[in-house]
Amino acid sequence: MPEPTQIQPSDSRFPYLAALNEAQREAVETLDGPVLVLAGAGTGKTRALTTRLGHLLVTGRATPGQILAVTFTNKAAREMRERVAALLQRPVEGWWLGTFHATAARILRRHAERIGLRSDFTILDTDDQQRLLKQIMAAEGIEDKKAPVRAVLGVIQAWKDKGLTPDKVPGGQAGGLGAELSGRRLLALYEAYQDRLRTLNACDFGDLMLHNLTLFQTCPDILEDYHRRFRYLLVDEYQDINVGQYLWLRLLAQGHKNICCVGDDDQSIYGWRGAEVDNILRFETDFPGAKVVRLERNYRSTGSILAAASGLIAHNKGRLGKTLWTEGEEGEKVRLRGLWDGDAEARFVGEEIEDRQRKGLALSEMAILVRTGAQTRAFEERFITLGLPYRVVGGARFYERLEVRDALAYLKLLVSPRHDLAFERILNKPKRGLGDVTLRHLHTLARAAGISLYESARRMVETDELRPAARRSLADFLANFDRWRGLIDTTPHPELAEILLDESGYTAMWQNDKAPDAPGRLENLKELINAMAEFDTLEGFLEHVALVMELIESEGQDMVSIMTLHAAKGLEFDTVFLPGWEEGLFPSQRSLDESGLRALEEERRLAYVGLTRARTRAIISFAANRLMHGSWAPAIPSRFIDELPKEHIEVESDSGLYGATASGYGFGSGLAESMASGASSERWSPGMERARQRAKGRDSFIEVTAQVIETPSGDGFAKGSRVFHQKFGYGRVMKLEGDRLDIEFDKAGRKKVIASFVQPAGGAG
DNA sequence: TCGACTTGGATTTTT
DNA sequence: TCCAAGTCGA
Repeated sequence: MPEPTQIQPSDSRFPYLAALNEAQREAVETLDGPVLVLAGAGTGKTRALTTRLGHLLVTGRATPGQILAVTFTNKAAREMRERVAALLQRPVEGWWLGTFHATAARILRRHAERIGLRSDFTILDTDDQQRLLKQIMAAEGIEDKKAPVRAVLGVIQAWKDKGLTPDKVPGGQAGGLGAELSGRRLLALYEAYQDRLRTLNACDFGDLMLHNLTLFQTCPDILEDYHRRFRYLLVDEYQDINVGQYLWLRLLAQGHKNICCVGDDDQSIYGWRGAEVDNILRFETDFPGAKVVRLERNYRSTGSILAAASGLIAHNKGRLGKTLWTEGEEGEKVRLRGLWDGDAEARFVGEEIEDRQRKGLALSEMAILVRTGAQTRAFEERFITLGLPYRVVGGARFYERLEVRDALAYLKLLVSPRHDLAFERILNKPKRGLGDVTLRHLHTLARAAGISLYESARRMVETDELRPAARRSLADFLANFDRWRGLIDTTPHPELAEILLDESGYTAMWQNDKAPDAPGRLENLKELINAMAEFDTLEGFLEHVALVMELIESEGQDMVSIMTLHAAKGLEFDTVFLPGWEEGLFPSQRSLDESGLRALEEERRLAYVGLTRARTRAIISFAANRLMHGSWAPAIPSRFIDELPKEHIEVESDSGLYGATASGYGFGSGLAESMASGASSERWSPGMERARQRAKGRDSFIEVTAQVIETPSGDGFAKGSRVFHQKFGYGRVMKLEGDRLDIEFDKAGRKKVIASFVQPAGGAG
């Protein structure tokens, strides 16, 4: 359905258009009104997007200042900036290109006073949030055991993601957290938390969007100003936006209505973080007259990989639907390999990688994509043995490391003495004899006088309320900060940071630490100081850290990448390994328990994302036994394996581990058959026997899976063993009464249940 | 206030 | 199993 184009490809003013296919050109040239670009994996989304931006500028439709482009990651923003500059062969200045959060923060700083903040508000990270909420909950007398801080914060965050300020949380939505914490109580905590943030002149990530919404809703003049300003809106990864972000965009788009959203409903994998696929599914109703452009021609993967991925994702309902195609080669079939256990899997992947490497493929062209972070370990250990260079992408991020956070707290307190959370963090780091008791005194005074902890410390040293030793130590602490503050204007900030860490004794603390990771921590501190040099001011650096939280990694050596499927979105590799395709692990049982079918579809999308990362080769594997939480559990191949179109899959037999059966791949039964035939009988386990019995005579392991969930009899449970129940959660078996179990549940209390309704927690063994 | 010990918990995490 | 956070005694 090619639309008449406005400009001929040969038009010499727009040479870049010639590089686009029909659909991409449509995405670029449909400038007026709402546009949804459905961009399948590997269909040249970024190219279309950046060309569109360039085109807006070249045609003179907009000046840079009239364009607002939002992304989710800094990386995406950076890439867009660079690629537009490359297209136009000059850097673009003065446009609004950034992440949702950075853009929201920028807007908020300009109008902070309109919603009761000062423009120098600080942005709290997760750690700060938790500590703050913990204090509030402690003050409310809520025990951490009954309602973990993390869970409460989760509820609050979910409200914020939906764009709900405390006054807007509908009664029905305030569901309680277990029996311990009623919805009303939770809401009160939310209110208290927001109050406290305001007193601290601070925002958490959710607030950046939330306050923007409030701002636009309560100050029409400001909203109108942005309507005038932004003629063209562009949104990347639209499938991942949450309700708050959606409302924010809608308010902004009311102006010129030129909003272009790019996304792929099949790659929506952040539902658990508040992203709503519905936003993309509803686009045409939300924005009447919207034009939908589908990018379906794939430039990345072979025909086989594409077919496998498409066949899999076709099992999802609730899709907008796309048919990816390629003019490229059919290529090798997607390989599927069953192995005995996780170690065998790691060995197999290691061998495959070495083999590829010998054939001349760079290590950086290979990746292992796992479902959970814990899965990386087996591969790491194997690669260390092999001497194979690897990098774990994601992991603990630089700015989240404890020593880095401590150092940052010093800097934050230097810049903003009212930053109570920073104050608390470093008051006794290194140990200065200023512990809980002192801190409690300071808190009392601060609350009574309505001042910051820093200010209350200043007053406290003038009194004799504290023990002389503590008083002296606190006075030193303050004197140090006064001195350092005097250096701000005269000392380059990296140097200042160094002085701070040395003179406070923080560096010495790690130097004297005999722990094996201490030297690494000192390295990190050095790296932090180096990173500061790239910023003009200390404040600029701290803002960067709050919002960006990343350190641009130097490329360096040729290495294999190991990362989670989530972290792999947007990347591509020649060869991709997809290990751990087992029921319970992938799809994750926990997700399924929590969100049922919705989660299953999201897990399936995750599998789709994984497969479509591969250009020429994808290798799926699963193990028959998996070590989980320290005990061996028999595993059954993922249902996703059964959903792959067989004609594009090459099944590899591993020492007779499984055999073909009437339908499906029959791994469930086949696997068990081989166990029974004694191929590996010395490694037989009771768990396997149970799996075997259930699997016997079944053609498809999907049925097998269903059986596993309802463990048939109570004889598998011992007194004291940990179990899981669909409704009551985790618990411990206290007593055996025939086929009934007396279980003390962690959350739900003591109950008698029929054994077939519970399953062993963390695997049988 | 601080170290040794126990205990329980353990997805995914763009900002 | 393995790690972090909480508990307890000095």
